[in-house]
Amino acid sequence: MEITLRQLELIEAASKILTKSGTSGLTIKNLAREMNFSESAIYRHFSSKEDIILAMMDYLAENIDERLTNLPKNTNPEEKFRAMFEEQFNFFSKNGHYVVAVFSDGLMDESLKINEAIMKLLAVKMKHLFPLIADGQEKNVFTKAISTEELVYVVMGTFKLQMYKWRLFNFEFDLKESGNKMIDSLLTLIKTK
Amino acid sequence: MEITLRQLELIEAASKILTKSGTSGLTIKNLAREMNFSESAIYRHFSSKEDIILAMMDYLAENIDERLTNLPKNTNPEEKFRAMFEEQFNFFSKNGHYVVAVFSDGLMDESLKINEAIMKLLAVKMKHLFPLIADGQEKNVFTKAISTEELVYVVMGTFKLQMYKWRLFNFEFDLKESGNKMIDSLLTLIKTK
DNA sequence: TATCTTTGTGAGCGAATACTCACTTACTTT
DNA sequence: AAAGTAAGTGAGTATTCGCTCACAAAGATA
Repeated sequence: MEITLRQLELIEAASKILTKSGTSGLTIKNLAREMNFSESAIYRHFSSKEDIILAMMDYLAENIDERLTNLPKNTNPEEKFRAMFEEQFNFFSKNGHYVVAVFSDGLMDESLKINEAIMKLLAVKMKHLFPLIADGQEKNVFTKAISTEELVYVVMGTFKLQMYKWRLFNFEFDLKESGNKMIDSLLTLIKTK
Repeated sequence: MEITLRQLELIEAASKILTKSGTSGLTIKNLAREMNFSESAIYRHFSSKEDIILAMMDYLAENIDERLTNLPKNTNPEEKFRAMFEEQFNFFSKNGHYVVAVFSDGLMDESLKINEAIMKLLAVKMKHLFPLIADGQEKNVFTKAISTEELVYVVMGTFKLQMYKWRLFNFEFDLKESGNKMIDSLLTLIKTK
C-alpha cells in the first residue's frame, strides 16, 4: 500500500487530467506529457493504466478517511456536521483536481476492480456521515420524521450536486462560500424546530 | 429535428450500450453489433458518432420535456410534486437504459456540442421543477426557511443520488417502490408543519 | 423497361491506443 | 574499481478507433 514520490506525482497528474479533460483525456501519452517524460517511463512506476487509476482511488479513499477521522471531537452534532462539510469544501477548494473523488462515476465502466474501488470510496464517506446523522437524531437535534438512511441520502445527494455544479461552472465560483450556504440550508431543513 | 425509425433504433441501442458498458463501450463496432448490421451502415443514418450522441441527448430532452409538460394540471403543489417524480421513476423503471439522461456527466468531456446538450437537458429538468417548488412556497405548502434555489438543489440532488444507487445496484431493486419512499421523505422534509 | 434513391456490405486507411523491448545513464553497494 | 539497480529513452508492436469508398441489391419513380 506504500507509494513512492513518483507514484504520487503520477496520481496527481492523472487527477488533473481527469478533471480537466475527462476519462477520454486520460491517456498514457497525455500523462507522460504532463509529467515531462516519456510514455515508457510511466511503466517503471505502474504496471498498467488500470493500476494508476486504482492507486488513485485508493489514495483518495485513504485521504478522505484520514481527513474526516481527524475532525474535532466532543462537539455537538450540528458543529460536527458543519465541520465535516467545511473540511470537504475547503479541501476541494484547494485541490480542485481531486473532484474525481466525487465524480468517480465516469470511471464506472472501466473494469471490475475500478468499480470496487468506487464502491469503497462511497463506503468511506458513508462511514463518517451515517453515525453523525444518527447521533444527531438520537440527541433530538436532527429530525426523526424520516429515517437516518433517507436523511443521509438527502445530505449526500445535495453535496454531490453542489460539487457537480462547481465543476460544470469550471470552478469559477467560490466553493467555500457557496458550500457554506448549502450547509446552512441543509441544517435549516434537517434540524428539529 | 425529425427522426427516422432507424435513427431512433440507433439511439435506443446507443443508450443501452452506454448504460451497460459506459462511454468507453460506445463504439461504432459495438453499436453495429447491437443493431445486427455492419459498421458502415451506421453512417447511412448519422454522419458521425458525435451526431448520434447529440441526437440521443436531444431526443431525451424532448422526451422528458413532453412527459413533464403533460402532467395533470390544477392540482396542489404536493400532488404535482408527487406526480412529477412518480412519472420519472415510472419511466426509468420501464426504460432502464435511458438512465443516461440522468448521468450524462460521463459524456462531459467528449465535445463542446455535447456539453451544450448536457446543459440543455439539465435546463429542461429545472424548467419544470423550479416553478413547482416556487409555487409551493408561495402557497405556504413548502417551507420558506430556505430559498427556492437551495430547495430545488436538495430535491434534484436527492433524486440523482437515488438513480445513481439504482444503477450501482444493477437495477436490481424496485425503483418505483424505493422512489416512492424518497418522495415521501422529501415531502416530509420540505413541507411546512 | 430504364433509372434513381435508399440502404445495406466488405475492404481498408490513418490515427491513436496501451504496452514492450533493447538500450543508456547515474547513483549505490560491495 | 566493479557490479548491481533504479529510472529514464526511442523505436516499434498489435489492436482498436472513427470513418471512407467502391460496390450491390431492392424498391420507387420515370
